[in-house]
Amino acid sequence: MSGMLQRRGLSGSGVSEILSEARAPKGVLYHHFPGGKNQLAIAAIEASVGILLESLERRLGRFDDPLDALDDWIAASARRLSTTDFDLGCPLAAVSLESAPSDVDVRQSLASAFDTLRTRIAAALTAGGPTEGGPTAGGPAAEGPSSGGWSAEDAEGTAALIVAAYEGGLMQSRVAGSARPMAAATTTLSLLLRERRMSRRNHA
Amino acid sequence: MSGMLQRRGLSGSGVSEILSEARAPKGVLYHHFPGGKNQLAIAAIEASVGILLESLERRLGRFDDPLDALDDWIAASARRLSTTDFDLGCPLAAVSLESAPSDVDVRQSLASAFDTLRTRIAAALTAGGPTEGGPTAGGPAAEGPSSGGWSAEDAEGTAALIVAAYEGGLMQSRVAGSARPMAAATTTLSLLLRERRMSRRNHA
DNA sequence: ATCCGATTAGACCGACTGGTCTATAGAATA
DNA sequence: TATTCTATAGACCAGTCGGTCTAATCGGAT
Repeated sequence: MSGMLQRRGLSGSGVSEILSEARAPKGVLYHHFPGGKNQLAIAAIEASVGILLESLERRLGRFDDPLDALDDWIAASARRLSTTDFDLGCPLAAVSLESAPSDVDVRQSLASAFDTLRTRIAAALTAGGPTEGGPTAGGPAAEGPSSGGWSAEDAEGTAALIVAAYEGGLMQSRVAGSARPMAAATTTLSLLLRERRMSRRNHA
Repeated sequence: MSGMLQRRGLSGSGVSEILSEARAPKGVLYHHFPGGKNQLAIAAIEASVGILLESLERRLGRFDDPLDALDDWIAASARRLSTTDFDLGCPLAAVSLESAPSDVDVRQSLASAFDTLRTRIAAALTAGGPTEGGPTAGGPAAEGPSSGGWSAEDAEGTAALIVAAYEGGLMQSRVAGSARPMAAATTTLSLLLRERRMSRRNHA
């Protein structure tokens, strides 16, 4: 039932439209989601972040290098955008930008969705790597790599950057009707991250 | 008249709302913009990209290093977001994500808006630098720095990444109600770009 | 078979949407 | 000052919005 909610934004696709697409009458919705549209949006957000996380997790298991996993993860979204005539972007992004500061619970849900994503990515960066590093001991004080090549604070920033590049790239490609902007942004990011890791390895 | 249009999205803020905020009656709008809401949106997009470009241009003139200019440019947007209680994001982003593929002219306008931004940034990257390089002669064939430390193709990717990080970071901070995600993403990006430039300079 | 609570179905509602229309105010020309 | 053409003003419209309400239907317990 909540599958097609992840397609586009909140105010963009009206309740009636969503319902008709789901072949469900109004009554059902307001029985299961007494909170109305906002509660529905929150459910959709949580479902979306669940799917996003699961697909990321799968790739983290499949690849040795978390950067490879992230590349593949992002590439999959880009592919999905292309194959749907540049219609299906990120459901989180769509709802995010049409949310008002007064929609406290929706924003709360979005904030924790992004936080979950960033946290998972950061964990993957600090923990993993193409060749396993030493034990993780020190706090986020030093700048040196703790295990996977990223200190805790570096990983936080990098994770935020990855999510931002993902969302921002998707957005540019969506309106451009071309995969190019997103590909340019994300491959450049991937390259930068790999270059840095290599240079850190050589120096430290 | 178009000043307040740049605030938020298209469907998010209705025509009547916009008009009442502008203290203008319906007639005025449909006299000046016979195309209705979409034409208004396009005008707002063009005005927005104009403002964005101008503020970037100002900073490119003020700073020697384009990376410094970009940092300051992005920081200004982050400040604007914070000082408006996380209400004012990027007008381009808001309209972008609620645009359907069928809104051809709106998307066209958005696409060229982002393209203009990316092109200007790429130009700044290839042309400028903290210490002026040699003359710009070679095509985008070689990978080596042409003048500012970026080849043409590198600059394209980097520009797309910068715009993506800007938009994606702004989005995350907006819903989080905190400047932190955007700051983390953009400072990490800035660091990465500076590191790479340095290492390129040392190697080449 | 009968009942009963939970779920489904969709008609219905007021509010508001984007957009059109006529009437008026204002500036420019004569 | 009279005239004309443009820009302003806002009433008005059909359509749609998100949301509520009652009638029908379903499955399980008796």
